[in-house]
Amino acid sequence: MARRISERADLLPVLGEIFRDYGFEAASLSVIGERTGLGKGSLYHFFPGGKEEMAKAVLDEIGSWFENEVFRPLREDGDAAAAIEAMLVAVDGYFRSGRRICLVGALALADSRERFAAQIAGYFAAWQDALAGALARSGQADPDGLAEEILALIQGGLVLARARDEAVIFTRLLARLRLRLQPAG
Amino acid sequence: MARRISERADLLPVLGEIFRDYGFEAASLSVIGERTGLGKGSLYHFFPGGKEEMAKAVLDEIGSWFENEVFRPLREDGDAAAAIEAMLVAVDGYFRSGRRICLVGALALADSRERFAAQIAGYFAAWQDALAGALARSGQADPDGLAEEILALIQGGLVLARARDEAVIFTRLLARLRLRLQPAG
DNA sequence: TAAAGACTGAACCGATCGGTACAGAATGGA
DNA sequence: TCCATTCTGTACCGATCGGTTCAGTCTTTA
Repeated sequence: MARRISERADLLPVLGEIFRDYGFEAASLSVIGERTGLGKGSLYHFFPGGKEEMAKAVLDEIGSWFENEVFRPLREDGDAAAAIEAMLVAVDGYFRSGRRICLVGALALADSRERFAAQIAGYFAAWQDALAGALARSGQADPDGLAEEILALIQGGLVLARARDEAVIFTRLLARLRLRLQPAG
Repeated sequence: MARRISERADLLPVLGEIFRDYGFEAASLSVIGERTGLGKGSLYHFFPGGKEEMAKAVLDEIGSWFENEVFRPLREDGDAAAAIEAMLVAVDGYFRSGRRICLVGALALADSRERFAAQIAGYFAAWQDALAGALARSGQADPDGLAEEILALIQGGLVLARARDEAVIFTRLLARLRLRLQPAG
């Protein structure tokens, strides 16, 4: 054996930002090489499946992060309202208060969506299920509908913030959401 | 002179669907040629600026459609609540009840966003302004915040519907929105 | 009907695409 | 120390990219 035990894992955050910046199609191997500092040889050593394997690995990592930091806490017993507030904090942090887009949502709108359809659908389904459970425990009426609405607000907020180049739009939407959740939470 | 007076205008809807399906980068001139039935020579005759001019023309057409069918009715005096309801009907129709994505929103998330930044930002700003005015006239509190929220719901609903391949998500979100607007409208 | 201008198809351009091949450098275990 | 293995840089592949060029066809107007 030689060299690193897990340099591949270290690449995933960089790859994620590249796909966020360029999208899947426009993220060329040359720009990936530049920003990772790796030649094609190294990239294909770590990801024999090429760009598609890179994107899938990134989506897996994102899914794991949300599972650990967002979904599972929502599912745990305990103060449901506090768990939902923790979710909002985590989401605000992850999306850099509106300055960072959701790669999963962006891929869902792109033509490459079919390649990653299962991962994309699974991400949102898991999120909505976990959130609906917490909303139900916190006494909200129509938890499924409300969870769907909250996810749409978050995704739409990221679109609007990026479209108008005003990150504060995302923060404002989260603030309004907190107010709506307050009375019943 | 010869030939058509406005074949170029007839191309715009087709080009719009192509950009929806593929995104800007992945919409190659060859696929544009296939689906329009035109060779590169014809395409560059109508759009000397190439793909970028095509996309800008499509965005202009979308902007005009929304201006006439959505924004202006919202601004007109009269029954504000009815105008808002008319907007929801128009939006549901335009986006095919969730089966069609918003090209403006999709471009906002893509790497080509800077090329169309002005048109993208202008589209959402005009929409939000017109909607906030109608909401104010209908007696809603915080019309600006609510308008922002409604736009986010629409955009996020399109993302979710596409991501989970369930158009009904979009319809459900619009239905919930109608309920929320009812009491004060 | 003839000239003018709108329109078209095909060949072509250099650049870049994703991906492959492989020799050799770097590294750790024996 | 030496070998097995991991890792890397470079050169290269065919295909396709967006864009250009232009001879020639079509249609309208005069």
